[in-house]
Amino acid sequence: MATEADVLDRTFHALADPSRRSIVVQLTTGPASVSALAAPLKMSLPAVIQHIEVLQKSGIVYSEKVGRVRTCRLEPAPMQAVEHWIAQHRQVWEGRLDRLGDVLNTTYRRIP
Amino acid sequence: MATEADVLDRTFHALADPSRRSIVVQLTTGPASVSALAAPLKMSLPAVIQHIEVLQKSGIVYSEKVGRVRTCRLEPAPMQAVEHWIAQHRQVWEGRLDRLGDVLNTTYRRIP
DNA sequence: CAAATACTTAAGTAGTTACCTAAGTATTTG
DNA sequence: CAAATACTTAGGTAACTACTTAAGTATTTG
Repeated sequence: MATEADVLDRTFHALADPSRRSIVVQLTTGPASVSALAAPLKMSLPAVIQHIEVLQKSGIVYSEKVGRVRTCRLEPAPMQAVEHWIAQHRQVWEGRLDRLGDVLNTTYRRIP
Repeated sequence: MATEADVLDRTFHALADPSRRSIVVQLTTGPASVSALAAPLKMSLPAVIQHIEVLQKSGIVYSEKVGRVRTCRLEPAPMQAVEHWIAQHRQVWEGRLDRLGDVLNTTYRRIP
Protein backbone atom coordinates (compact mmCIF):
# COMPACT_ATOMS: atom_id res chain seq x y z
CA MET A 1 0.00 0.00 0.00
CA ALA A 2 1.12 3.57 -0.67
CA THR A 3 1.41 5.52 2.59
CA GLU A 4 0.44 9.19 2.86
CA ALA A 5 4.19 10.03 2.97
CA ASP A 6 4.75 8.11 -0.29
CA VAL A 7 1.95 10.05 -1.97
CA LEU A 8 3.48 13.35 -0.79
CA ASP A 9 6.99 12.24 -1.87
CA ARG A 10 5.83 11.30 -5.35
CA THR A 11 3.48 14.25 -5.82
CA PHE A 12 5.98 16.88 -4.69
CA HIS A 13 8.62 15.19 -6.85
CA ALA A 14 6.30 15.06 -9.85
CA LEU A 15 5.55 18.78 -9.54
CA ALA A 16 9.22 19.75 -9.07
CA ASP A 17 9.84 19.74 -12.82
CA PRO A 18 8.70 22.61 -15.09
CA SER A 19 7.90 20.30 -18.02
CA ARG A 20 5.68 18.17 -15.80
CA ARG A 21 3.97 21.24 -14.35
CA SER A 22 3.28 22.48 -17.87
CA ILE A 23 1.71 19.09 -18.68
CA VAL A 24 -0.50 19.47 -15.60
CA VAL A 25 -1.48 23.00 -16.62
CA GLN A 26 -2.36 21.75 -20.11
CA LEU A 27 -4.52 19.04 -18.57
CA THR A 28 -6.45 21.57 -16.48
CA THR A 29 -8.07 22.63 -19.77
CA GLY A 30 -9.27 19.06 -20.36
CA PRO A 31 -8.03 15.54 -21.23
CA ALA A 32 -5.36 15.27 -23.92
CA SER A 33 -3.46 12.67 -25.92
CA VAL A 34 0.25 11.97 -25.37
CA SER A 35 1.21 13.72 -28.59
CA ALA A 36 -0.97 16.74 -27.80
CA LEU A 37 0.84 17.03 -24.45
CA ALA A 38 4.20 16.59 -26.19
CA ALA A 39 3.58 19.21 -28.90
CA PRO A 40 4.52 22.35 -26.90
CA LEU A 41 7.52 20.69 -25.21
CA LYS A 42 10.98 20.91 -26.76
CA MET A 43 11.98 17.31 -26.18
CA SER A 44 11.58 13.86 -27.71
CA LEU A 45 8.35 11.91 -27.41
CA PRO A 46 9.96 9.21 -25.21
CA ALA A 47 11.07 11.96 -22.81
CA VAL A 48 7.49 13.22 -22.58
CA ILE A 49 6.22 9.68 -22.00
CA GLN A 50 8.68 9.35 -19.10
CA HIS A 51 7.34 12.59 -17.60
CA ILE A 52 3.78 11.30 -17.96
CA GLU A 53 4.84 8.08 -16.21
CA VAL A 54 6.18 10.11 -13.27
CA LEU A 55 2.87 11.98 -13.11
CA GLN A 56 0.95 8.69 -13.26
CA LYS A 57 3.03 7.09 -10.49
CA SER A 58 2.15 10.06 -8.28
CA GLY A 59 -1.52 9.59 -9.14
CA ILE A 60 -1.87 13.15 -10.50
CA VAL A 61 -2.53 11.82 -13.99
CA TYR A 62 -4.60 8.87 -15.12
CA SER A 63 -4.62 7.58 -18.69
CA GLU A 64 -6.45 5.12 -20.87
CA LYS A 65 -5.60 3.83 -24.31
CA VAL A 66 -8.31 3.57 -26.94
CA GLY A 67 -7.14 2.35 -30.32
CA ARG A 68 -3.70 3.87 -30.83
CA VAL A 69 -4.38 7.00 -28.77
CA ARG A 70 -3.66 7.26 -25.05
CA THR A 71 -5.79 9.95 -23.40
CA CYS A 72 -4.54 11.53 -20.15
CA ARG A 73 -6.55 13.38 -17.55
CA LEU A 74 -6.00 14.83 -14.08
CA GLU A 75 -6.92 13.12 -10.81
CA PRO A 76 -7.52 15.59 -7.98
CA ALA A 77 -6.62 13.49 -4.89
CA PRO A 78 -2.78 13.82 -4.82
CA MET A 79 -2.84 17.59 -5.37
CA GLN A 80 -5.44 17.88 -2.65
CA ALA A 81 -3.16 15.86 -0.33
CA VAL A 82 -0.32 18.30 -1.03
CA GLU A 83 -2.54 21.33 -0.59
CA HIS A 84 -3.85 19.88 2.66
CA TRP A 85 -0.32 19.17 3.97
CA ILE A 86 0.78 22.74 3.31
CA ALA A 87 -2.41 24.34 4.64
CA GLN A 88 -2.19 22.26 7.80
CA HIS A 89 1.37 23.27 8.65
CA ARG A 90 1.04 26.84 7.48
CA GLN A 91 -1.85 27.15 9.89
CA VAL A 92 0.29 25.92 12.81
CA TRP A 93 3.10 28.25 11.76
CA GLU A 94 0.82 31.28 11.35
CA GLY A 95 -1.01 30.46 14.57
CA ARG A 96 2.32 30.33 16.38
CA LEU A 97 3.29 33.77 15.08
CA ASP A 98 -0.10 35.18 16.09
CA ARG A 99 0.38 33.94 19.63
CA LEU A 100 4.08 34.80 19.92
CA GLY A 101 3.43 37.47 22.56
CA ASP A 102 1.30 35.10 24.63
CA VAL A 103 3.91 32.33 24.38
CA LEU A 104 6.65 34.67 25.59
CA ASN A 105 4.49 35.78 28.52
CA THR A 106 3.72 32.17 29.41
CA THR A 107 7.39 31.24 29.20
CA TYR A 108 8.42 34.12 31.48
CA ARG A 109 5.72 33.26 34.01
CA ARG A 110 6.88 29.65 34.07
CA ILE A 111 10.35 30.57 35.40
CA PRO A 112 10.12 30.24 39.25
CA MET B 1 17.33 36.47 -10.44
CA ALA B 2 15.24 33.46 -9.43
CA THR B 3 12.16 33.15 -11.61
CA GLU B 4 8.80 32.01 -10.27
CA ALA B 5 9.38 28.65 -11.99
CA ASP B 6 12.74 28.29 -10.22
CA VAL B 7 11.10 28.93 -6.84
CA LEU B 8 8.45 26.30 -7.61
CA ASP B 9 11.09 23.82 -8.85
CA ARG B 10 13.19 24.20 -5.74
CA THR B 11 10.29 24.31 -3.27
CA PHE B 12 8.53 21.25 -4.69
CA HIS B 13 11.88 19.44 -4.79
CA ALA B 14 12.70 20.45 -1.19
CA LEU B 15 9.34 19.12 0.03
CA ALA B 16 9.62 15.86 -1.93
CA ASP B 17 11.79 14.27 0.78
CA PRO B 18 10.27 12.93 4.05
CA SER B 19 13.30 13.95 6.14
CA ARG B 20 13.06 17.51 4.84
CA ARG B 21 9.31 17.61 5.45
CA SER B 22 9.89 16.45 9.02
CA ILE B 23 12.42 19.28 9.46
CA VAL B 24 9.77 21.72 8.21
CA VAL B 25 7.17 20.27 10.59
CA GLN B 26 9.63 20.61 13.48
CA LEU B 27 10.22 24.22 12.52
CA THR B 28 6.49 24.97 12.58
CA THR B 29 6.79 24.72 16.38
CA GLY B 30 9.47 27.44 16.37
CA PRO B 31 13.10 28.12 15.42
CA ALA B 32 15.61 25.36 16.15
CA SER B 33 19.34 24.70 16.03
CA VAL B 34 20.91 22.32 13.49
CA SER B 35 21.53 19.66 16.15
CA ALA B 36 17.99 19.99 17.51
CA LEU B 37 16.68 19.39 13.96
CA ALA B 38 19.10 16.48 13.53
CA ALA B 39 18.20 14.74 16.82
CA PRO B 40 15.04 12.89 15.65
CA LEU B 41 16.53 11.92 12.27
CA LYS B 42 18.36 8.60 11.81
CA MET B 43 21.26 9.95 9.78
CA SER B 44 24.61 11.68 10.19
CA LEU B 45 24.84 15.37 11.01
CA PRO B 46 26.40 16.24 7.62
CA ALA B 47 23.43 14.57 5.93
CA VAL B 48 21.05 16.77 7.93
CA ILE B 49 23.09 19.86 7.06
CA GLN B 50 22.74 18.96 3.39
CA HIS B 51 18.96 18.70 3.79
CA ILE B 52 18.90 22.09 5.51
CA GLU B 53 20.91 23.52 2.60
CA VAL B 54 18.29 22.23 0.14
CA LEU B 55 15.57 23.87 2.26
CA GLN B 56 17.55 27.12 2.37
CA LYS B 57 18.14 27.17 -1.40
CA SER B 58 14.36 26.91 -1.85
CA GLY B 59 13.87 29.80 0.57
CA ILE B 60 11.65 27.73 2.89
CA VAL B 61 14.24 27.95 5.65
CA TYR B 62 16.41 30.86 6.75
CA SER B 63 19.23 30.51 9.26
CA GLU B 64 21.64 32.66 11.22
CA LYS B 65 24.69 31.66 13.19
CA VAL B 66 25.30 33.16 16.62
CA GLY B 67 28.40 31.90 18.37
CA ARG B 68 28.71 28.24 17.46
CA VAL B 69 24.93 27.67 17.10
CA ARG B 70 23.06 28.05 13.83
CA THR B 71 19.37 28.75 14.35
CA CYS B 72 16.91 27.88 11.58
CA ARG B 73 13.43 29.22 11.04
CA LEU B 74 10.70 29.01 8.38
CA GLU B 75 10.06 31.61 5.71
CA PRO B 76 6.46 31.57 4.43
CA ALA B 77 6.86 32.91 0.87
CA PRO B 78 7.91 29.75 -1.04
CA MET B 79 5.21 27.58 0.56
CA GLN B 80 2.68 30.28 -0.26
CA ALA B 81 3.89 30.27 -3.88
CA VAL B 82 3.32 26.50 -4.04
CA GLU B 83 -0.07 26.73 -2.38
CA HIS B 84 -1.04 29.50 -4.79
CA TRP B 85 0.10 27.52 -7.82
CA ILE B 86 -1.99 24.51 -6.81
CA ALA B 87 -5.06 26.54 -5.81
CA GLN B 88 -4.94 28.46 -9.08
CA HIS B 89 -4.89 25.39 -11.32
CA ARG B 90 -7.27 23.37 -9.16
CA GLN B 91 -9.72 26.23 -9.61
CA VAL B 92 -9.44 26.05 -13.42
CA TRP B 93 -9.82 22.28 -13.29
CA GLU B 94 -12.83 22.40 -10.95
CA GLY B 95 -14.43 25.20 -12.98
CA ARG B 96 -14.05 23.12 -16.11
CA LEU B 97 -15.80 20.16 -14.48
CA ASP B 98 -18.64 22.40 -13.25
CA ARG B 99 -19.27 23.61 -16.79
CA LEU B 100 -18.77 20.25 -18.53
CA GLY B 101 -22.42 20.02 -19.59
CA ASP B 102 -22.40 23.55 -21.03
CA VAL B 103 -19.18 22.87 -22.92
CA LEU B 104 -20.63 19.73 -24.49
CA ASN B 105 -23.77 21.64 -25.58
CA THR B 106 -21.67 24.42 -27.07
CA THR B 107 -19.52 21.90 -28.95
CA TYR B 108 -22.53 20.12 -30.43
CA ARG B 109 -24.13 23.41 -31.53
CA ARG B 110 -20.90 24.42 -33.28
CA ILE B 111 -21.04 21.48 -35.71
CA PRO B 112 -22.78 22.82 -38.89
C1' DC C 1 44.23 26.67 28.17
C1' DA C 2 42.46 21.91 27.40
C1' DA C 3 38.35 19.68 26.38
C1' DA C 4 33.86 19.64 24.86
C1' DT C 5 30.45 21.42 21.72
C1' DA C 6 28.36 22.76 17.39
C1' DC C 7 28.75 22.71 13.32
C1' DT C 8 31.50 22.58 8.54
C1' DT C 9 34.18 20.83 4.66
C1' DA C 10 35.84 17.35 1.73
C1' DA C 11 35.71 13.36 -0.76
C1' DG C 12 33.61 9.18 -2.15
C1' DT C 13 29.72 6.02 -3.63
C1' DA C 14 25.43 3.73 -4.91
C1' DG C 15 21.30 4.84 -6.89
C1' DT C 16 18.16 7.97 -9.51
C1' DT C 17 16.83 11.32 -13.02
C1' DA C 18 16.25 13.48 -17.38
C1' DC C 19 17.24 13.29 -21.35
C1' DC C 20 18.74 11.03 -26.06
C1' DT C 21 18.60 7.85 -30.46
C1' DA C 22 17.20 3.72 -32.64
C1' DA C 23 14.15 0.27 -33.32
C1' DG C 24 10.14 -1.69 -32.15
C1' DT C 25 4.38 -2.63 -31.98
C1' DA C 26 -0.29 -1.80 -32.66
C1' DT C 27 -3.96 0.73 -35.10
C1' DT C 28 -5.95 3.43 -38.55
C1' DT C 29 -6.35 5.24 -43.26
C1' DG C 30 -5.95 5.69 -48.45
C1' DC D 1 -2.52 -4.26 -47.94
C1' DA D 2 0.97 -0.47 -47.81
C1' DA D 3 1.83 3.67 -45.52
C1' DA D 4 1.08 6.76 -41.97
C1' DT D 5 0.12 7.51 -37.16
C1' DA D 6 0.58 7.08 -32.21
C1' DC D 7 2.80 5.58 -29.14
C1' DT D 8 6.31 2.03 -26.73
C1' DT D 9 10.58 -0.28 -25.51
C1' DA D 10 15.43 -0.64 -25.09
C1' DG D 11 19.71 0.94 -24.11
C1' DG D 12 23.01 4.55 -23.22
C1' DT D 13 24.93 8.76 -20.85
C1' DA D 14 25.81 12.87 -18.15
C1' DA D 15 24.34 15.06 -14.14
C1' DC D 16 22.26 14.99 -9.72
C1' DT D 17 20.83 12.98 -5.04
C1' DA D 18 21.18 11.21 -0.60
C1' DC D 19 23.80 9.48 1.97
C1' DT D 20 28.55 8.00 4.21
C1' DT D 21 33.19 8.64 6.97
C1' DA D 22 37.07 11.39 8.17
C1' DA D 23 39.03 15.46 9.24
C1' DG D 24 38.55 20.02 9.80
C1' DT D 25 37.19 25.11 12.30
C1' DA D 26 35.29 28.15 15.53
C1' DT D 27 33.29 28.90 20.14
C1' DT D 28 32.28 27.92 24.88
C1' DT D 29 33.14 25.94 29.28
C1' DG D 30 35.59 23.83 33.43
